[in-house]
Amino acid sequence: MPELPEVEVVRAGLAPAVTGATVLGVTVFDERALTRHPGSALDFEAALTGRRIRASVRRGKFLWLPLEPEDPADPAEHAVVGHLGMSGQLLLRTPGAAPERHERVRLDLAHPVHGEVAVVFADQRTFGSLAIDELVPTPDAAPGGCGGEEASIPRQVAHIARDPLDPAFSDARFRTALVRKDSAIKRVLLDQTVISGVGNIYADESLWAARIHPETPARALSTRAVNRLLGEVRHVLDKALAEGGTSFDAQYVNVNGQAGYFAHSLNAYGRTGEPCPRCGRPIVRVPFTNRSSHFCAHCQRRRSLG
DNA sequence: AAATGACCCTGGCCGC
DNA sequence: TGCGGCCAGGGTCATT
Repeated sequence: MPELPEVEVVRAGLAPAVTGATVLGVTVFDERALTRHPGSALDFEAALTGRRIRASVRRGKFLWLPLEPEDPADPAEHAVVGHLGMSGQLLLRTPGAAPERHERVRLDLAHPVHGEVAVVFADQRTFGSLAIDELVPTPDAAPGGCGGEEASIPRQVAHIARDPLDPAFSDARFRTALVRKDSAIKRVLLDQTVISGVGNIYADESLWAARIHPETPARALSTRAVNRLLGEVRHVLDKALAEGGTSFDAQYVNVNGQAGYFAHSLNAYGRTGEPCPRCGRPIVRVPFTNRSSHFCAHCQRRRSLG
């Protein structure tokens, strides 16, 4: 569910509450939320309790909270890594607040200025997860993601490409990668090792805006078309972020439980049978990798190689 | 070696 | 009202 704009709303919402805060206690209600954590739930609780959080950082759809070193002599640094999967939420609640529906993990924090707060990880479908992972240097020495200055990234996120809103994202490298891909452009947009942060909603929206058929072979796109697509990807992500993200139901909400408004601005995604805002012909829905693509078959002409 | 598909899980909605 | 089938914002892993 949550794609870059939704995760960024959550990251930015967490930042003032968790930066500089100390973990007073950790409660794991469901170990399935820790599938990406290398140790046990007990280990997770023990490793986190008493630690101080330095920041709230995001790359693509992953976010992490770097921790102050426990032992200044130990060079290894760690972070709490979070991924919301399809239905994960990170909520800020008052201490002792009643359990949320589908609450999986709770962190009780003490902030030097704002006092105590509970960070609740709730997740209906349990595809999301929290973990403690080691931070490793970024190969390009640029900051690991949005919200942090450090040139480091959790080991389990290192294979994720930079996202298109990251100043260190390379348009040229993206174009080079496309030429070498023997896949449809939509598949490549969803490949987080090529470009991160784009999911099914914003892939469909970007392709609609750029008038590109989702099944166009990636290497059939001209440099000009790729540039146009990247521009539309950035535009739709920026616009969605400004509107607080896309909420279809109660699943995606910000840290205060509020929905975003971008669902009203969708042109293609989820609008099967409704008129294309550009030409009036119906938006079609086509099965795609256990999901769906939504597009205008008139505005987004299928092209082939050559 | 890269590119697909199955799978993890819960719940809402639709048609019968 | 009940129940089966289908669908949903994602990532990983096995298989070709």
